[in-house]
Amino acid sequence: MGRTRSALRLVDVADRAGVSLATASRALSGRDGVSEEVADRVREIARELGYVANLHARTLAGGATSTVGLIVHEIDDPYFSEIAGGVVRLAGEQGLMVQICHSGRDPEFELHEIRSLIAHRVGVIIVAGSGYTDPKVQAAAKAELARFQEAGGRVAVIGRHSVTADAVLPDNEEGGAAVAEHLLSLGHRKIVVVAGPQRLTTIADRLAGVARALDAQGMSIDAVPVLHTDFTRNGGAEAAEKILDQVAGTTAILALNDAMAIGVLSTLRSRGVSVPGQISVAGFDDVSVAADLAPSLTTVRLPMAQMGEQVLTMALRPSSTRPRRKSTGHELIVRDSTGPARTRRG
Amino acid sequence: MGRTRSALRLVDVADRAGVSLATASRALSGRDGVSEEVADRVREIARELGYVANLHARTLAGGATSTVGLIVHEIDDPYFSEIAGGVVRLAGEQGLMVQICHSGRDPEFELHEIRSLIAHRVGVIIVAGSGYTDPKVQAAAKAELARFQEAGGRVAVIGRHSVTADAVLPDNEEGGAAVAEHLLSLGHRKIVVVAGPQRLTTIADRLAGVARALDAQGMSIDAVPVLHTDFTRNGGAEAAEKILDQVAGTTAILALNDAMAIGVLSTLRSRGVSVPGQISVAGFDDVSVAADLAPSLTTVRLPMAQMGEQVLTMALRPSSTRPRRKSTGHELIVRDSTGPARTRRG
DNA sequence: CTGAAAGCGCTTACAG
DNA sequence: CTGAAAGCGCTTACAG
Repeated sequence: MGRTRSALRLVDVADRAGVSLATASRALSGRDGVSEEVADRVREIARELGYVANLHARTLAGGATSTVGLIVHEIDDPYFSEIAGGVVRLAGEQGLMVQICHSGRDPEFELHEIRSLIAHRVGVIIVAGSGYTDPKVQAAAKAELARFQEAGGRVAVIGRHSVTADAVLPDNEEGGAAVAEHLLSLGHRKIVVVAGPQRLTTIADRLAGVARALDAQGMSIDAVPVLHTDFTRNGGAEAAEKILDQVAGTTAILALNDAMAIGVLSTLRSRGVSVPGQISVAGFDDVSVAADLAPSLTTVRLPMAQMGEQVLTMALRPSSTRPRRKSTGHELIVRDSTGPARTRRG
Repeated sequence: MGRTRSALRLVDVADRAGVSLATASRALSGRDGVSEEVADRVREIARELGYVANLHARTLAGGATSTVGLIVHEIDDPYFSEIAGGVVRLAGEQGLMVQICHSGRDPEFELHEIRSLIAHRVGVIIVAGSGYTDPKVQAAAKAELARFQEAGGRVAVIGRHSVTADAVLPDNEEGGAAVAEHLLSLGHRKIVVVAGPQRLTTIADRLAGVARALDAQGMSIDAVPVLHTDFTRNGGAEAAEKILDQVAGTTAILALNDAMAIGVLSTLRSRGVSVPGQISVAGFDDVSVAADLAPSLTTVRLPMAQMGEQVLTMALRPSSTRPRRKSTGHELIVRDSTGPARTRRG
């Protein structure tokens, strides 16, 4: 992109007001050490002229940064767009800008985006996407973020990441246990779990919760088929095809996010399987459309928009000696997509 | 936010490599005028040290800006998150960052966000939200954007806006006509239109298309109830309540976006009205979940992600004497939510 | 091919 | 309370 030709500068405003650069600067940044009268005149003139400060110059000169970097796996995934909504809304209220980048669930690319945000000298970096179970995968990113923090940058993450930073922790394990218990309590024993990539901590934690609930029933997760596909609508749709073709007797499908559950429902519908009559389906997240599906989706609610606000709020507070952690809580939302397990015969 | 303490600077790299600042700068920006050998050494050292250039300094010194501003009404609305997905993805490939802000469908706030983007010296501003039918409402924003363009900034918009700029034009009128014709061809004559705020050009254009289709049937839009509520799921749900309570004999509801259609479907379901048995429902946009609703939603497809890529592509090309305009095309997607009008008796 | 120097537009000690 | 000056970290003519 080309460069923008010189717009109005602060000197122009200062000249017009008949004051020095320094005074004009103080007046506009609301710093004291200027008489109210002069400050008002400068501000008035700045407004008249339509002056807007060059934030690059301001930041370079030592002013505070006013932009926050937000890394999501994919902004067009409702889980992330709802989180981003919370972040952007709060940022707007605080006069901050937010730079969004995709990691595309690729650690390499995520590292690249982190570097890019650092180059842009954002004051805050928020990592909203899931962490990875293998610390090695994120070692470089972790080092980069740690260095950023040492230099005074603030980092806050959503989920379990290897980097030491303030964190909003979705109730993944508890939620996984809750929804699994729900299915078990309905009498389901032939449950298939439709999961995203094994390397994500989000998946690992939700699965751990499911395992715990099964344990409590004297069942083992090892006896339950877990299909790992894309953590998306299409991943869910594919998994459901596989289940219908290969896993006889399934009475319930537990998808580890709503996107996958939507794909599952779609496949079941097109294959003529009634939900929950023949197979119950549950999801995770409670994206806003979950309530409007037919049948409406039983799921675990995570307060995404609020999580976005919380993670930014944390990042905006000065860093503490020990990183802050905040659990989101969760709520099992029982809707129409789950029902009693059908009995084998009769 | 506080400031970030000094990270590695270009001089550090230059010193380490035993070259001048100028040479180091040339080497890293890939400009020629440096021997390959020296350039390689500098790059190698920069990599080793983990150097990342300060983009504020770079931009201030006259380098090109590498960030694009994107204004959406609301990022957690699937229409916008899909557009944003296209923009962010392409930007990532091009090594650009994107700053997202909400306008919240408030022209005042939109103006504020535009000013903010300009202060950040973005090279490009993309306005993805609908324009306003009353030019006065956006006069200030228009002036601000025009000034930005005169100063060398690039502007591209989605939809009909009063500012003179490159534009991606959604096929709103044609799409409105197509979906209305579809309902008419199914025999519907008692159609109610569920629309968003009248002041948006998106609404005006879609309505104009509907009016044209009605005209062709010798019907007038004036004889068709048009309910203006929020352009959201809840707006649609409320409108549907009103229709069921107050507009007897309705056989089809045409919602002017999918979010509203989802709200309409939800209300009809909870009120026990069968779709399309008793009432047909159609939407507009084809957000990704539209195909997965039950009944799946008849709608007009707009290629949102592609629109995002196109609008950024336009913005990245040098400005032309006459603004470029590109129609999106549209496609009527007939699914299960629309069917023949029920006959009055028997 | 390489370097010394000016300049981008601000902010902030330092004097007064 | 106000101003002159240095400096933030780069890029880019201008010399050599």
